[in-house]
Amino acid sequence: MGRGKVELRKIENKINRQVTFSKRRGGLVKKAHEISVLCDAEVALIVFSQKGKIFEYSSDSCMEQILERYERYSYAERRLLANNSESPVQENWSLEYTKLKARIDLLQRNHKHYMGEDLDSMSLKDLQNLEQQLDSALKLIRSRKNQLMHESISELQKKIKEKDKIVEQQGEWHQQTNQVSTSTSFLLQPHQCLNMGGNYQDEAAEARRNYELDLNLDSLYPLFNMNKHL
Amino acid sequence: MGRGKVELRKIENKINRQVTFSKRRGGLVKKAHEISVLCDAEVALIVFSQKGKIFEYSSDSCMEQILERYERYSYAERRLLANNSESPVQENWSLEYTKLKARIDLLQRNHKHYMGEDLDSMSLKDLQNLEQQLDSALKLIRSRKNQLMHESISELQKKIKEKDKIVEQQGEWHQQTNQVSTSTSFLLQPHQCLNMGGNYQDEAAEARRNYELDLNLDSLYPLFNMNKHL
DNA sequence: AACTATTTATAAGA
DNA sequence: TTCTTATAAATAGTT
Repeated sequence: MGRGKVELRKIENKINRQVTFSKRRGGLVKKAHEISVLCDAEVALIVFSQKGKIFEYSSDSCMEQILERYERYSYAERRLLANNSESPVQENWSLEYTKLKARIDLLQRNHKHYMGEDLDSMSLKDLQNLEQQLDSALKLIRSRKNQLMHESISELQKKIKEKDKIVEQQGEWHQQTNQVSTSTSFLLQPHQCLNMGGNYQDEAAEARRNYELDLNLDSLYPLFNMNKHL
Repeated sequence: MGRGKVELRKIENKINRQVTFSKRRGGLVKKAHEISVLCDAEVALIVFSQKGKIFEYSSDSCMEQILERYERYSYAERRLLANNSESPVQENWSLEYTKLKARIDLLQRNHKHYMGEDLDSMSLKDLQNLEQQLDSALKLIRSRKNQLMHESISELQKKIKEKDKIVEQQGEWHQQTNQVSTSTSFLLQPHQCLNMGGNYQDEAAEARRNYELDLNLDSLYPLFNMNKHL
């Protein structure tokens, strides 16, 4: 790709080689990145220049993770090669290490399912279990969220009432020359908009209730931002 | 480079992605080889496909050598942190071991949140993010579940129709001495009870719809158990 | 560091 | 998968 076709052998001119190295290194990294994004692949690229300078690229997960994953793949054969040379202590370490690796793999695979990814490998029964688990987790999370919001609202209302009091006092000082409206009545009382959870007989009704509850709470968000300025 | 310009983001079409992966992988390895020869560089390239298949390239010296060289460079700084009490070999293992342990801890803590546990440590914002994540995961899971069920139902209906045909033939042989009811009309048609997903304007409506959809599907479960006995 | 004539890679289609 | 081909992208040599 360029003004002339280039033979596949070491570029003898030193300057030229350095320039080509720099250009092609950039191109290589770019292509490595592209394939990782386009094809959702994990890529690790390590380049040592002739002078020993190191360059590296790794997609999303860090280089170490990819290399570890690589090691796991080539682990079997390397263990065969290094069979008797290792001490018992090292073997134990290596065993523990492998076990931990396996555990991480499991956790990661599991987590993907909790993100709704990699579902193709799951059976109908697995999917149902997962759905139920997520559904109840979601209820807990919403309940906790609502609790936090409830606390925030109460806090807010307390502050506003304090303000009311101060303004009232000022009003008295000014002998009612100005009428200042600082009522808090426009705020919903917590028990009016928040449901702190409970056991419903009708699951569908609960689902709707939860959902509508969230819409109500979302509409209250401006109140929380106000909090910072009070 | 090709018939059309391509955006730098994951190719959604699976077949397309696989083809592109295969092509670009070849190109990447070729370029890695070229730079290694032209510029006398040492190159290591590791690629994991989305499905976890591994591909590697390494110039002249073998992969292990290059990775060792890499480790020497990147571990230099970490070695400074390690104390001198342990033997160098064990030090590495112990370091790796500790790192893995930390990673497992992180994954487990994270997973607890996805189970709706340990929510006290989370902020309102964290909770909202988590809620949103779980909500969309749940949608994906339900969509996949519905797809599987849809396939199962179709399969079932096909089988039942076959049975009908056989029984009909038997009825002819017996010259209508017995009236056997084997109609499949009590079964819902897939399109009557399953919604395969889509974009709704009204999120609340979608939530209710999803929920009621599930109730409908749950009532069809006995049909799937029948499947084994047919 | 730019520029650009060419070569090379590859997306889409068969 | 593999081949073809139009087009995008990379880059060799030049300024």
